[in-house]
Amino acid sequence: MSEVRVRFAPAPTGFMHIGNLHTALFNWLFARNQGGKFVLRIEDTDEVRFTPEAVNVIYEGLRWLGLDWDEGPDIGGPYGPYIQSERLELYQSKVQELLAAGKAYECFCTPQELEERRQMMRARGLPPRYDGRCANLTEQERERLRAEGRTSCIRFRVKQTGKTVIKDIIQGEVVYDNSLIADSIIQKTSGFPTYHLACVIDDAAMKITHVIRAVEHLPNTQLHLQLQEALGIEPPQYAHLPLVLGPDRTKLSKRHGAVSVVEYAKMGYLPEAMFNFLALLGWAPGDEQEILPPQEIIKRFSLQACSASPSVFDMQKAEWMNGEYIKAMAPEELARRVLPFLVEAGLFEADPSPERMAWLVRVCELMRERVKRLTVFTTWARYFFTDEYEYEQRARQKWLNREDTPQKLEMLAERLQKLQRWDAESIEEAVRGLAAELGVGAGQVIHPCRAAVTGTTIGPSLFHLLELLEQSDVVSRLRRTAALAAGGQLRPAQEG
RNA sequence: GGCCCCAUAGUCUAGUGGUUAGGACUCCGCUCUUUCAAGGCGGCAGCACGGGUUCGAAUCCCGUUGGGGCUACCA
Repeated sequence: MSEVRVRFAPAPTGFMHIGNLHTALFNWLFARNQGGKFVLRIEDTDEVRFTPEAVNVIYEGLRWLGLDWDEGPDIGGPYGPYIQSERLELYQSKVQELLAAGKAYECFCTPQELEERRQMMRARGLPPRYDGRCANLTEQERERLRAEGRTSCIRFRVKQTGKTVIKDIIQGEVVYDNSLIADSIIQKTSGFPTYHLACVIDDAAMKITHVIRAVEHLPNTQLHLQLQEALGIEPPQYAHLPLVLGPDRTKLSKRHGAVSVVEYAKMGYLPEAMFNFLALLGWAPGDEQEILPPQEIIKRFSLQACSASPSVFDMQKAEWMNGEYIKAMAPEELARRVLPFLVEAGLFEADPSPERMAWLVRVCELMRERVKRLTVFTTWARYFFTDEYEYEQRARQKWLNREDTPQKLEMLAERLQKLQRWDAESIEEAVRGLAAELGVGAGQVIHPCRAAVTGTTIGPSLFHLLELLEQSDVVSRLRRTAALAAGGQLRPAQEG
């Protein structure tokens, strides 16, 4: 049994969404499960769309998720180059073979003409297929067209009789009627191959054993199988993955608002959570476990267990899973992940001292069980890092707008200022002491205090939170808030 | 329009002829707590529809409906 070789073959469009990454992940999982090779190939045969930075977008996306490739443009390999625009001679030589064998022919129709004819066929209720106009031109006719200054592309002469059967690991047996396809362009006027040709040639040249790609390519497989036959290529095994759909249940795409992979990183998603989440889209481990380490996923993965039905990417569940990973993460590690977000927001120094880092670890330890995304540290929990925070509506409504609040805050400030020891225990004692003295429940002091010092009504244990802030800072926040409240500046904003 | 794929709650899924149809997210209660967007407990909600096959169908077959994909000198 030969070694399993799969490939991820994206077009460098400068955009990589969850669906693309999902396909890459499943290829990678299969390769790792089988102890095979995962090849990265760049399909830049669309010169019009190509952008050089786009290849980096692909690298970044794969690396972010933790998918390493065994062969690729940057690291080479035995079957390179791995960028299609650098393999033009190969494709062209194969086209020559097909031409010589009469399996392909020159087509002189212009894109405009083709479009017009398609329109006409559509108008007449006919399927808009190529009509074969140039299929049987004589050499004289071709000469005449060239003399007119016409340029040509190359079409593959498709077999229009019989049926093509695709044996797909995921989709099962799919049968297409050959009479339904028309001669397809395999080489553009520019000399570039089309996707179909390049893909078929490269998969063979790179010894790809399993083509795992999105189901949108399933109909193309009919052509690919014919191309392989004409080229004398043994077809690989096919596995067409169901599409990952957007919330509107249509194919993810840039224009309908699909989010690029890097955006998820910016939104505070952990790659390991996304890895786990994406693996569970169209594949299930079989038992009821959902949080699985990568090794476990690799071990259990199989194409046979992949579903053929499409799935909707559910952000809420992704967020939940992200939270699970954050909760399970060591505080030190969490601190390392959070740091770039804080630096970016100007809330922390880029090169913190060990003491500062240790402090950040404590913040993470306190926060991690209620954090779903890393960005909360720069939003809900920014009070740890700066005095500049907003007083939220709820905090104003419930506590800051009350008559007795300024006085309470002042009293608390005074007590806290006098504390000899600044730790959670002492703080708690002072807070509860004040409540007892005022003859109110502890909550009547705790809540206004939280509202004043953090601007919110929610968060971790107040005493442990205060402990992590500077004593003088807490005191000044209390006084500042007391003054603002007394001045009537913390009234709730008007609704609507 | 034609061809193909898909169909278990709002979402992700388990299930391969006999189950009280299981789990997860969301949502809703209750509970703990100084708060919840944290924890614990509980609940709502599903086999798209119609025909077959069978002693028996979520499961097999056909049709309908719905959704999606392809139908490019894009991939």
